Amino acid sequence: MASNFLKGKKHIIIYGISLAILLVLLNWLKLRLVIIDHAFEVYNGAIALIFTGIGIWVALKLAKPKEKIVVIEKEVMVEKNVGFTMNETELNRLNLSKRELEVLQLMAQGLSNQEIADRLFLSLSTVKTHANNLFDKMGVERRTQAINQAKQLGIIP
Amino acid sequence: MASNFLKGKKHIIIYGISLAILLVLLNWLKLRLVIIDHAFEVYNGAIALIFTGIGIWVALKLAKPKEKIVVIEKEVMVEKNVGFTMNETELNRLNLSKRELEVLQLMAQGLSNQEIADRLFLSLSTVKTHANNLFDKMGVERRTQAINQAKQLGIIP
DNA sequence: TTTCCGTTCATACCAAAGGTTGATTTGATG
DNA sequence: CATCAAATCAACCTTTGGTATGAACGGAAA
Repeated sequence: MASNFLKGKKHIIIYGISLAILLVLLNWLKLRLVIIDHAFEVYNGAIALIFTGIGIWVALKLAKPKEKIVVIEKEVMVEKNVGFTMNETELNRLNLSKRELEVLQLMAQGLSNQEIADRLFLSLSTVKTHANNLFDKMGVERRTQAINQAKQLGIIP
Repeated sequence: MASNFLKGKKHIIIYGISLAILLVLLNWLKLRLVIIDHAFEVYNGAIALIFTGIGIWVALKLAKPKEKIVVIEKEVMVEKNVGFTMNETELNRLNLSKRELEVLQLMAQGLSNQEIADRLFLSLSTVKTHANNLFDKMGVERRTQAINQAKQLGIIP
């Protein structure tokens, strides 16, 4: 029994000490009230009250607090294009090849054909070819138009 | 005292009834154990245990549940360009003139210098001048860079 | 009034972009 | 294997864009 008590938590130890003190107190009460009429009942009532209090105290200390979950919905504004998702439909419609798309994306960032060629390890000629092919597919005549249309179609952020 | 008990809640009444039953039980126990050695201590221990249990029970029943507030964030999509508001701060910083801004906006729509000239009833030379001035002010070298930067700064939809 | 800035335009030159044709290689597809 | 699309590059040419310089005009500020 003693080992069990020692194994418990701090609360259990405190409870044990309190119990000991109370038992002493009760013993004293017993001696004091032994000559009084109905002393036995008064004594039992005191014990009942005190231990009820102890029980309440122990319960409040040890019991997991009941949780009442209050749900508050909070609306958060999110910009639609924060996570840019490519418009696959339009992209497929245009039928751009991998390289053409890459060139288009770099164009939109303001790079010149020569810079795009350097970036993709291509010759200027190749970039021009890709550019012209994608202009044809998009039905435009200038890179600025291609950029403008690509942004509106959601092909580019 | 009795009126106080009646004023309470259902739990209090149940507690009262339990108490009465227990008192009867205890009285019976007292009669049974009165002949046993240390009957008094056993009896008191029983009372202590029982009322501790009652206290715990009462505490658990009556304890106010702690409120746990859970905030659920609900995402609301907002179209990026539904209400385009020009970034006045950046616009002032760049110190673009009226004409330069007009040229920039038409550039962003994919128009050539000649088309811009026709649209604004200007000569090609004038458009070129405005273009170069705004390139200087924006610190760029190509129209595509100007467009890209202007969009990022929120000067253009 | 003078000065400054924006606007307008011209000329000239060079760089970049755009367009065309043709050729080669490579990987996938039937 | 034959074929086709994608990708690569070259050569050539035209158009457009960008830079530099200069000049004229008008309005606003010093």
